[in-house]
Amino acid sequence: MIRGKMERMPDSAGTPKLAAHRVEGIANDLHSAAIHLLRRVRKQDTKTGEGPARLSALSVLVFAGPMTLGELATAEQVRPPTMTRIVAALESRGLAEKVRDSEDARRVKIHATQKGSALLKRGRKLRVAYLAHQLRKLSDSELMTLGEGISVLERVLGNWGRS
Amino acid sequence: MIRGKMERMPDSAGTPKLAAHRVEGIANDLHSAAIHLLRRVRKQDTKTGEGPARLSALSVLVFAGPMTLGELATAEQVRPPTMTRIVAALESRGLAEKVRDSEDARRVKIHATQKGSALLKRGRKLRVAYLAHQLRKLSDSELMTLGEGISVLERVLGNWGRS
DNA sequence: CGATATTTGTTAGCATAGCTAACGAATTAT
DNA sequence: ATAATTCGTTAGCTATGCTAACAAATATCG
Repeated sequence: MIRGKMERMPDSAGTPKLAAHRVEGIANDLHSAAIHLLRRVRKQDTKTGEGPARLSALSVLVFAGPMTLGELATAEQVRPPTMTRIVAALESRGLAEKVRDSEDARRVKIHATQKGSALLKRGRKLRVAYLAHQLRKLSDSELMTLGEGISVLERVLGNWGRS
Repeated sequence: MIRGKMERMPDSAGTPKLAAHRVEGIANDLHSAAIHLLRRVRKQDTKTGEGPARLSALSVLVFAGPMTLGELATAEQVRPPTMTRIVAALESRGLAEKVRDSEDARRVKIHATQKGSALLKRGRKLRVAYLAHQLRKLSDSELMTLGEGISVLERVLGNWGRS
């Protein structure tokens, strides 16, 4: 959806602000685009032989490093019993390992194994390569525009929930 | 991730093209941002009382109009037996209806009911409002940049798989 | 026309992934 | 020391994905 010129509403301090309905429109388009994008790249995951929950948990372990089961559950927005089962499945496949914490015997630290890390990176590469293939149809200037938009989005994600 | 100036590699026809590794980098960042964005807005869905597969199928019915079970399964990238069950659940809750096709008695056309349409739109509003709330922290120029990036992304999605 | 093939959706049965409730073990607080 | 809290697991439910096998309707072909 291509939008027209900026529409501004001055506030009491004189700082121009885009009209609220435009922000909602951008939010709606962004939401819709993200859904359709992921729906498409996700299909590549079947080639890894692992389900989405396992791949997602593994990616946290690989990119953020070892952590306890509870931390991993929080990171994945999942309840502890769910993560217990996901970790058990990863362990049975040799993709992750549980290590007891010597400080606190209740805690269990989860590590990705070499095999797990390799599998995750292979899967990630499939998704990204597929997406990159589609992006190569864009002109240089379109790619620059897209890249700048992503930079803004990364700032939004970094400040999510603050203030 | 903020990228520097354009990096170009002339091809044999003289058309400048961004280096391949930059395209991969943009694809990677876009992929990652989309994952984190949806993971966050998704939490709003619990307020609707329906699961993700039902909400997703319902959104196709609401925004694309009535269609057969097979078409809906294809749109949702799901096998027919899975969609049979999702539609049965939507029907039992009064969110969708099955109508037999008078032309071809094998076909079953699925319609969203008023109640289904209302529920879907309520849920969608929750997601988008939550996202819009985060976007309001951006400056006008950042919002413009983001909007332009989304327009490019929508073009990519529109041409997906072509050529 | 009638036998066969294809298409459409369902049923059955399995695996994965989410939840809450209830619990056991370890640690911390009183 | 006892009580409260924390961390993870077990049990058991629901939801969502799949393949295989099937029934019914339609299409095709001899």
